[in-house]
Amino acid sequence: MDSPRKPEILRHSAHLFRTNGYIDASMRKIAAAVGIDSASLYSHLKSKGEILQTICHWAAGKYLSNIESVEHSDQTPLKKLEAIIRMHIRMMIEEYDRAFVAEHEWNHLPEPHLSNFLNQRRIYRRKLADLVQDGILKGEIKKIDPYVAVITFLSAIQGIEFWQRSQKNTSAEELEENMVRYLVGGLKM
Amino acid sequence: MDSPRKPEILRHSAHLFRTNGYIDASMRKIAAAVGIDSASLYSHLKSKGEILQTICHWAAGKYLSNIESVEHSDQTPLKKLEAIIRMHIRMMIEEYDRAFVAEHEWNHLPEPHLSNFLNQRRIYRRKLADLVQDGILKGEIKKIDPYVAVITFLSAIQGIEFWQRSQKNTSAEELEENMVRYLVGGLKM
DNA sequence: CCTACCGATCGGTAGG
DNA sequence: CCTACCGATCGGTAGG
Repeated sequence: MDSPRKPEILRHSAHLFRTNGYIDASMRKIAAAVGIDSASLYSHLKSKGEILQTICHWAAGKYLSNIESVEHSDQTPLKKLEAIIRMHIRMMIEEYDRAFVAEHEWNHLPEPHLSNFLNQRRIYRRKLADLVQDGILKGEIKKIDPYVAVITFLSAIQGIEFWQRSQKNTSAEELEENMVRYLVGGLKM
Repeated sequence: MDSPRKPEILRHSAHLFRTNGYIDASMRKIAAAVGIDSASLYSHLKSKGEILQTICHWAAGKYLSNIESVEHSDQTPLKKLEAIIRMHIRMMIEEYDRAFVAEHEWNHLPEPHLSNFLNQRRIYRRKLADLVQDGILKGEIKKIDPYVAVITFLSAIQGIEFWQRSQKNTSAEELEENMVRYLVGGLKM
């Protein structure tokens, strides 16, 4: 199931999944964007679900590999969290289509990919909550429920969707700095 | 287009729109949940889009009437924002189905409802940004881009979705207090 | 509120 | 990579 045109198909798919939603982005629309007939898509991939799986798996892998590279560094917990928050912000800026789809359309994943994805996500959030807890114990982070803190900043970052849709009076750099000031500042003692 | 069973139909619709998504929540599924045949739905309403419109319009009206009641009180800007943030948190806790649908499925609204909804939302966010700006000028809120601050806390509150899906080890009250501590605390000087 | 049905569109396949 | 097509499902309507 490899093909030189697969990356191109995935790119168009991610864009259509984000703008139309997974269900409204029909294989016929994807094929039209690529410039071939819908039946021809199936010589490059085996199903629509496989496209979604590829996108979600790619994003989840990015997040997991990033946290692993940060987790065992010698930074303080809050600095680690800041690095991770910045990485998520940049994903929403630079890999908008795929980051958005992995966040909003994963529920259409066919099994067993759905269960795998949710498991990975649960583990990932647990690691983040442990970092928050660690920061609280070290007196670096204010007393706050770690899980609530994690879902709060992860969801907050999804708000970049509205910056993407806007006329972007704020630059990407300003956006990142302002959001970090809010989300990291809000964790500090 | 009034009917004694309409509230019941709207309740089931909101629930299915949230869990299945607007498109996957077919009129046949809604009818089955209500306990009638799908054709019979059309004696209570004229289209699927009308259901979505009713839900989105209800939520937008709640938010707008709430901000208007807070806007001209004599509280400080930060206190006003805290009241609004708490109202949004409670909507996600107590009116989860409808709040979620208005936030995630509005893009399927038929025109002219789509344009109306987006206009109302733009005005609402502008009012919130003005409150943030006011707080900055009064030295009560840290220097931060007001629009970025608004999309950050509004999106953060959507993270309550994950609390709703969880086993809820945290009570609704604790959730609200922790989220307020993070989101209001992160705005303070 | 139901039976019966419409045209449109879907994901996917056969066969070349 | 295309032509031609499949069964399933969709939102909605006619007529009672």
